[in-house]
Amino acid sequence: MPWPKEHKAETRARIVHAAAAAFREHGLEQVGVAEIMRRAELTHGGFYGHFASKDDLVAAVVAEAPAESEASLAALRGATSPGGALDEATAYLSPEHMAHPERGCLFAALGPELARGSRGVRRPLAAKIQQRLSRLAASLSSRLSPAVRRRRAAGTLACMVGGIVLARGLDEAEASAFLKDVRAFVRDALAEDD
Amino acid sequence: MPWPKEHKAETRARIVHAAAAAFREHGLEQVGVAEIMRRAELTHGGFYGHFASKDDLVAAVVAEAPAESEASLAALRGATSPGGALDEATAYLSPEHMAHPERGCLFAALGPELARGSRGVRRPLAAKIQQRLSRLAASLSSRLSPAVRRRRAAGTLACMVGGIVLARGLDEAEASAFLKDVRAFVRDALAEDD
DNA sequence: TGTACATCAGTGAACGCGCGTTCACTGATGTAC
DNA sequence: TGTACATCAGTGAACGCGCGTTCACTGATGTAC
Repeated sequence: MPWPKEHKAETRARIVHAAAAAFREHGLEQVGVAEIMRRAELTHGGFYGHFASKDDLVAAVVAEAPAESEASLAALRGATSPGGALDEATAYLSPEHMAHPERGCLFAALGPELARGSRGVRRPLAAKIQQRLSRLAASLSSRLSPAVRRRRAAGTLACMVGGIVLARGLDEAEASAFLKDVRAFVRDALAEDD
Repeated sequence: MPWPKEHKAETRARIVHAAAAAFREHGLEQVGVAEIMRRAELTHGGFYGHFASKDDLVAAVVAEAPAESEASLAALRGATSPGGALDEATAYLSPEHMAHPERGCLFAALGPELARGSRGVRRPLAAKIQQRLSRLAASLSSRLSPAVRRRRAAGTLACMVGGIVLARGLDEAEASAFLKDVRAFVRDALAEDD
């Protein structure tokens, strides 16, 4: 092998990382292959040595970006270990997350676009959403029944994603009041009978 | 005036209607001016007699489509007068709405794309979201304080939008179980202390 | 240890296509006489 | 009442541009001798 073992995998990871940020900031269609490669400090021709198509890259972003954004949201929470569902929702529904789609949640930044995508994109998308639901459910009190935990995880994740999507559509002042209301709503919903 | 008074306004409305459906089904960037005009049974050249640009049309869609989709969701509820917030959320979080973005909620279908749009798009977007929040708050029990109503409207709308966005990213079987959970979550959250 | 070689990651020019937009034109209509 | 005209909504060919993708090539590297 004429190149260091890990070289190609590292370059690929750099492309996925650059694409994940650019897509979340500007949308899938607004960011071209050339722009992504420029951000990864490469030239556009090399792209097809790593991916079969732009769609193939989008599928890779869906499979790999959520881990990054969860780490970024955990940092915002100031935590290294997974926190409770309420802590997660509170950090997620923050003005910081609203203002920074490029390092935030993929579903809130690109959900509808990804849902309209090819099977290759939808398959990892469904898997990542289910994974997120399972983890949220697991972070709820073990005194609750599995059915209640599943229900609360579903409702909480819906509030999180919808809260950020809507906040990004509002003016800044309106948005922070709105986010505060959604945080309080989730707090109340998770507190009852607990 | 060589043409009937209402003629041009009617044609314009036909274009906005066709665009609203096509955009919600396939996304803003996936639908061209030519395709929209074809759906409105016109040729693409005539477009610029009605709109200054494609962006201008998107702004018109944001200003005018929500009224249509609210009517369509009210029909799903089987109601002519505005129902309670819980009835609205229940109809919104239905498999039918999930399966039909083209006649459903604009925010759930295009929220992130619109939020990334020009000022001309964002201005009506923020106004329509606030309008939706006000109406939801108004449909809650008058025994609740205005602050609580605002909070519950915010949380409920977040659940609605996030619920549909996420459901559209799941497989069909997973999605209907997920929507059922979100409906139950909203029911519980709106029921307490009421 | 030093050198020639094979490998393959990355380069950059070029392609074909579809898009948003423009514009000279057509023809259906209400109005003036 | 009938006809010539002015208006303007809609037509369709054409434009320039940026995109995803291809491909012949370059050159940095590990290996064989």
